[in-house]
Amino acid sequence: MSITATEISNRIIDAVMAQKLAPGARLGEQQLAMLFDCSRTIVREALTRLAARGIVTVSSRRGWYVIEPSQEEAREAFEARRVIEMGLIRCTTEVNKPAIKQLKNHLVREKAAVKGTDVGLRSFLLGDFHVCLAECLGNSLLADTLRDFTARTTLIAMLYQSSHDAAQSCEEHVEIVRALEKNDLVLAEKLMQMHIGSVQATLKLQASGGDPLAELRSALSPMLGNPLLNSPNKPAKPDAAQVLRTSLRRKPLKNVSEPSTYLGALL
Amino acid sequence: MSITATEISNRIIDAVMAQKLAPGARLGEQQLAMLFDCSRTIVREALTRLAARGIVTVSSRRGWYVIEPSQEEAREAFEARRVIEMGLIRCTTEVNKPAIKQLKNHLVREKAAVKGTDVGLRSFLLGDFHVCLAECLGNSLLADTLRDFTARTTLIAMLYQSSHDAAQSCEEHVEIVRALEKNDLVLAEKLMQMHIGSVQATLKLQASGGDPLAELRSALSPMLGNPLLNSPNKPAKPDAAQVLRTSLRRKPLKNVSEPSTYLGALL
DNA sequence: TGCATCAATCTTGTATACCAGTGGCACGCT
DNA sequence: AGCGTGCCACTGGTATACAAGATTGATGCA
Repeated sequence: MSITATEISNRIIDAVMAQKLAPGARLGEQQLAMLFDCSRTIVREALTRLAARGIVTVSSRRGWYVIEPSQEEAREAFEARRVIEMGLIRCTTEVNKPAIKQLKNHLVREKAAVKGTDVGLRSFLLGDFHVCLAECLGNSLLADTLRDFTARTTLIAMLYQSSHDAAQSCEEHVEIVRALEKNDLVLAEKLMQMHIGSVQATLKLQASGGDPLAELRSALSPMLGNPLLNSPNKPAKPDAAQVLRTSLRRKPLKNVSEPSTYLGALL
Repeated sequence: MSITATEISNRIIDAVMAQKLAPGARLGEQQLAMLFDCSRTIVREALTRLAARGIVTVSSRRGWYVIEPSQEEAREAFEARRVIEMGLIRCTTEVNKPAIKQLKNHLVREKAAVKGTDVGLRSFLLGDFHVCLAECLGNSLLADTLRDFTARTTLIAMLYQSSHDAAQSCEEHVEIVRALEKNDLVLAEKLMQMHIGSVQATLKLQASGGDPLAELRSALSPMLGNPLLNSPNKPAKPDAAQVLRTSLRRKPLKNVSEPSTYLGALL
């Protein structure tokens, strides 16, 4: 039995949630086909599906890329998550025992990941908590939607260099589950709002006041040297995500025997 | 310029929202390819995208079909809409003038359609109101999501023979917009909840009490004759949607010159 | 008559061949 | 050296050929 398009798209989504695929990462049909040892047809189907879910885009005859959400799209994504997750809690009357158990089970894994060294797993679980919550509240349709939106906000966090701390996030999850267990839904909703808000708040968004070059200007300002021209919120040095992104974006060298190396994130 | 996969999927979504494609309707690749005068590749891409959006499913080597949501899926879809639409209103602080104007503009078209004879257009506009609302409240991401969910509930309404009245629905929309215009968001949210609830309430769901044959039993009970075996909520006669569905499901005759006739709903 | 088996046909699944746009690189001109 | 131009390699876009499962209807046997 060969690999299916579903598996490929799941892998890609998971890689995004694990921050192993950064915004703008290139997903060449041929490369993926070689990586998964199948024809371009299958890869294409997977990518098409992901495009419909808003995770990747295709630039005509140039390639498939992981989305790079604009500031406006970032706002909408966070608002969407807030609407859904808060609304879901609000529309809940009570959380049954098995659901609480499953959530707690998830938290155990989360805590372990936060202590551990696998940054990818940590990021994945922190995002998956929200999907898990929707499932536990009995709506798999919203859970699926939330998976896409969470992947989206993960990308946004990478793109806008969120500095939100994993341990803090995990702790907030714990408190939300605690509130749900006590059936204090009002508190749970409030905590969820604060949780999503605190992630959103750490984004380094620049208010481009009518200057269409603002983004470019700050991005291209010199890293060292003349402090007069420096943007006040430039990173002192490229962080891990930045390094990852550039490495993923690098154009493959010609005549290499293993071009799939560049997609190692998917394995 | 030939037709694109996007166009085809939009046509199909629109046809669903216009109740021109019933749940279970067959969407043969070959038929669609002939209808739109393109290759199966394009059709396949469109259907793949729609499958990712949860509007159609593919049964391996049998064909593509418009989804037939289960009762559980119906519940989830309505809950999802309630969560999103109410949450969206709740997260709104004020509705700006152009938005109100656009909503009112929509209502004008809705009223005209309710008075008119084009049942398809009427159904489409009644559903599109909710998409329009999300757009006007400034979240196109949720608007897109809502489009899929609304198409879903339209299918559910067809499948479970909703008897909700178009005129009443339209009137409820008017009141919601009125509340938004007065900036009475609490009222608007309440009205929205009642509106979605009233549509959901008219569904003819049968509580299958552990009997897996319940659905078949009631569906296959004799239409006329022995009243002892009749289901109490069977329709006196097949309604329009029912007729449409069976006609769409009918297997194409062999050697007909125009098989695309069966997909006339898309034109 | 009833049932099992088989063949024809229809439909999707997959791979591949070929087409066409894009971008980069090198060459040659000024 | 700087700049413009044209060629070439690479990438996705599309159509098509062929494979293989599913269904249906026919056929022959008990």
